[in-house]
Amino acid sequence: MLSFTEENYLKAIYRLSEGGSKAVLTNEIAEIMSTKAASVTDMVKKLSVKDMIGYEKYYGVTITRRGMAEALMVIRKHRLWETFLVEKLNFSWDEVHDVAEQLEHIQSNLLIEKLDEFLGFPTSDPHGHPIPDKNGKIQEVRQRPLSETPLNKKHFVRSVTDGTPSFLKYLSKIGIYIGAGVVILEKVEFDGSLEILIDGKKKVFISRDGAQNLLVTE
Amino acid sequence: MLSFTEENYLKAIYRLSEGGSKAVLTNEIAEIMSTKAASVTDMVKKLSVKDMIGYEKYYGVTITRRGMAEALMVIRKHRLWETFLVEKLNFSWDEVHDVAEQLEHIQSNLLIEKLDEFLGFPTSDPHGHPIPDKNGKIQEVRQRPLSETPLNKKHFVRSVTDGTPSFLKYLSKIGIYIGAGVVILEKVEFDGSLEILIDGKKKVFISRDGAQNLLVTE
DNA sequence: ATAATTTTTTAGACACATCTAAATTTTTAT
DNA sequence: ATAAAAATTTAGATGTGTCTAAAAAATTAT
Repeated sequence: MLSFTEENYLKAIYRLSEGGSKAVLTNEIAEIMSTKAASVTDMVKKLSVKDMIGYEKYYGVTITRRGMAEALMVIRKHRLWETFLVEKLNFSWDEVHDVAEQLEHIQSNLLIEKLDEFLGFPTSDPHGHPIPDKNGKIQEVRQRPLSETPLNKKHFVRSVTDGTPSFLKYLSKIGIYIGAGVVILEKVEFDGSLEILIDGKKKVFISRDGAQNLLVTE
Repeated sequence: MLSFTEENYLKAIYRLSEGGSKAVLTNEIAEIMSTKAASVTDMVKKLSVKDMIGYEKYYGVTITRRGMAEALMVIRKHRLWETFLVEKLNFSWDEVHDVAEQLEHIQSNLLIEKLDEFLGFPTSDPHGHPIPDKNGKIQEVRQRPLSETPLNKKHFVRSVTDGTPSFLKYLSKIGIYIGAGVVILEKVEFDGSLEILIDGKKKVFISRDGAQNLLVTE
């Protein structure tokens, strides 16, 4: 069984492994774990012994099948708890992260299966991120940045790439939420910002950076 | 802020302090924490520095006002989570303890207040234990002699009317302690003695006099 | 290709929570 | 009152996760 800390490292390594097929570097892990490279080295040795990752000195880290399964379970728990917090306890979606970060480490299969059932077996969390099922399977949806969609074509906000509270607050302030229907009305040449229509009602401007971090589906 | 382990010690010390006004002994703590006396000594020194308990070498431990407030918050969280698990997730009463034992350490005031509201501000948990409110106030439950409780209804040992060493020794010998869960299984016509079940495990007989001096709550 | 820079690892330390074994203090029994 | 027993504390060790400083390896720039 993995410790609280080991689970967090594994989750970070999983995230860094996504997309890129290259090995994950010590410094990258240190960065997103807010710790020092020396500490990362110590930890990856441990995770390597436990067969959660492959580790080669001075080269980097690759996640194993077992490690990936573990990471997916932690992510499943995190996203189910976020869903619970927002849908049942009326948290706003920028308040949930820190709490879910703790709840994801509660050890009980029974708990998580019953929670899943209580929530009606959701497939995505309040941020639009997919929730792995109990076998670790993720239902993939084709998401792309709002900035890459054509004008006047309606899309639905599914998730964000940058989940920082400040970005979430910004979205909330301009009236964007997961599930919102958005249409690009006009691209501003000058700074790349977009004028968009939310739910056919509200016209707002979103910066180029904002539109790049907002993932939508058709 | 207290660590996971410190909170557990404090909770144990609070439980042992209830009823008796005497200091809590190192060995008593070691017993219910399933650890060694030496470890307890180390921990009580730490809790003493943090002003959670008073500690005097070779004498014992008394809980401070601050310590009591902390312990009550942990108990509040534990009982709210147990209520959630049973009422919302359909756990059975004997499945909840280990999970609640973990959930009680989640740090978030917002979470616990919202959970409280979600559950409709319950005043007692599924086992009938009172839930402290957000100020740590417990709605007092009536204590009565075990002899006056109905058959097959679980009660908890709170205190004794006759505190003589011989009575306490007798209780200790048959396996009764403050906090124990007791159920009357049968009343013996002949001499008024009772067959009781302690903590769902141990069946013993207690005399009529004994049952009259043992105060319990629901 | 060699020097400078960056990244990564090792070495040694610390705080936490635990343990065993030995020493000390308190309690109990004769 | 003194010896034996029990309870408690201290001393010293272990495992986890962290850190800083220094050494080693890899990358880059000249």
